[in-house]
Amino acid sequence: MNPRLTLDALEVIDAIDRKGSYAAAAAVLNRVPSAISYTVQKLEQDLGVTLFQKEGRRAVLTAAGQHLVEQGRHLLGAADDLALGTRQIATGWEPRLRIAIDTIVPMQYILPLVAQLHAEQPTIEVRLTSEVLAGTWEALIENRVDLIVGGIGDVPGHKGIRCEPWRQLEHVFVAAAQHPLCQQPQPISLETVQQHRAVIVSDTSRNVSPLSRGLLSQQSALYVPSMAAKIEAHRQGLGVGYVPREQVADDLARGRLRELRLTEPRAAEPIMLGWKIGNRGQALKFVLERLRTQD
Amino acid sequence: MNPRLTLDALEVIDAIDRKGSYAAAAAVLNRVPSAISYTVQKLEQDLGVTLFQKEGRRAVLTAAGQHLVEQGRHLLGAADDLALGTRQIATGWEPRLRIAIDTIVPMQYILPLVAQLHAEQPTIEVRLTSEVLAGTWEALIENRVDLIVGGIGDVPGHKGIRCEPWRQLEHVFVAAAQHPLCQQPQPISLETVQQHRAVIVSDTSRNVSPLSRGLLSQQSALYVPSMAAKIEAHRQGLGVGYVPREQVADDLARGRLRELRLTEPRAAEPIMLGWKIGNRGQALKFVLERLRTQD
DNA sequence: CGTTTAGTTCAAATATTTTGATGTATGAAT
DNA sequence: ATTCATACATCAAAATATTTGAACTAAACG
Repeated sequence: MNPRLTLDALEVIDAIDRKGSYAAAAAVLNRVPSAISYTVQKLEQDLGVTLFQKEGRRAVLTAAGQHLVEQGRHLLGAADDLALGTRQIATGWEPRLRIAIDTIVPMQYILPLVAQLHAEQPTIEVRLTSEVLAGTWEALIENRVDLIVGGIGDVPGHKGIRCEPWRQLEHVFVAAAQHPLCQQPQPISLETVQQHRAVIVSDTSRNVSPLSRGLLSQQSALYVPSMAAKIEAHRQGLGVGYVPREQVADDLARGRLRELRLTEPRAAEPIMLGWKIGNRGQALKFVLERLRTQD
Repeated sequence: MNPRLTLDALEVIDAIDRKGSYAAAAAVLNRVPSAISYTVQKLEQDLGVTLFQKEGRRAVLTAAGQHLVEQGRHLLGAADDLALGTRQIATGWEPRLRIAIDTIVPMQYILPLVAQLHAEQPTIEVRLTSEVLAGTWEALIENRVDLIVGGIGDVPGHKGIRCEPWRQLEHVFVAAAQHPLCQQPQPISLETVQQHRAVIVSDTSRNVSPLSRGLLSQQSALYVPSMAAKIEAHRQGLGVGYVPREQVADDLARGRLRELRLTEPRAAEPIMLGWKIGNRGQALKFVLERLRTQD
């Protein structure tokens, strides 16, 4: 076999770079360190290029090595996509479905559908991730997911995305039972609300313009990373704000949180399903059909 | 090692598709047919996809297999480019220099420079190809070559190409000694020339608009594939036309071809060197410097 | 019907990769 | 300064992967 680049060697170099050492790369690749050393030396010999230099007892990438690992990641990604696309053509069923779910959507809407999908096609890999606000759209635009559930707000200006309204999600405005806002006569004016700290879930988007919900002009805010964290912050009286009714039903029933009526309550708005138009996968179709028809 | 796509397997599938059979692929890859069979079966197992089906005694690609081979070619090309780019970064000397030479330029202008380049960097692979007229520019635009020598006519509208005049190449108008045009008093008018067949070298471009030289309006023509073929056609009295003086010096000296003076001779024009601006290769620089300064 | 060709199977041979033991060198802790 | 831990290199042995060559079945051709 003529000496050349191999994808396996690229994967080894990639692991060394990510993990910082041959030993750590060996661990994640389930090999012994001398297998890593052998693979690097063989690739250096085949290419006729030095990829690593010793600095003390550690190996550090040369400029050529850095180029190889950076561009090699694209090659590895393309190879994975090629394998994936080939399997998709062969079966009609894509071997992987990645779903981003906005944190306002309870997982129990999704998990039963995943179970049904696995009953139908046991080998499909399903990957669920949580995103917040614009983070869902961004994940779709950047091809990190195949489907988003719970997209909110206007679709970013991007062709090739299909979206449709899925559900109206009801929110309630809450505060802890011992929060001073609970002593106010209801309905409570926005001026009064504005004097108390809001609890806001940080948007997970990195490139799409961040969205936010629930923050009034000039109002102080506490930012938290997730809906679970937000609810907990409310329980502890750290602030006020809107949360999905379903997710605090138990807290409301027990009196831990109080639902407050405002003079200008926020209107319910639909949350969306979104996916790429070009995606013809059977698994996507399967899940979409069931999302549309479920109670 | 986890099962996955390998570049070697893609190369095998590619060879089967190009050559039409396992046996033929085996021949070009210097392997025995059962090694090909083994590689295909292993890839099918690793991907979990059928790539070939039997039709009679031949194997034919499935739809998934066709997708794999077509997209796989891109991957193989990208892997070669990655290896090349890595070597270039490591040495500054690109490992390969591809030069397209218009057929009006004698090879002896180029070959001594190649010898000097190989003296300086023995491992560099030099690839010389002949193109005609717009074919040289097209080869450069399409990244099939790194340097063109003998580009003629206006540079096609393309950014990123650097060109500079190299030489004035003198042409002479010739006919075979026994051609009837040689009986005419000189200088010969264009009307008289027009009554005789021209010999034209076909342009090698496929996408750039074809150029042509030497054909008068309403004049009949014989098209030939190369300058050598054109000169031979002239020797055999099949037509008249311009040829580079250097390439027919011997024919003129021996009286086999006659130089004819016209009332409106074609002006000498510069022939060009051309290359991509972004090309920073040391080998390209080496050759360009010597082309500029040679006699 | 005989011959040629394509691909498959399989045991043996060859090549490649991995492991495990041992080594050198470097950095951290005492 | 010494000891210990860690990183990578070396190398023989073992394991795995790939290739070869012989023999086979099946299909196409003359």
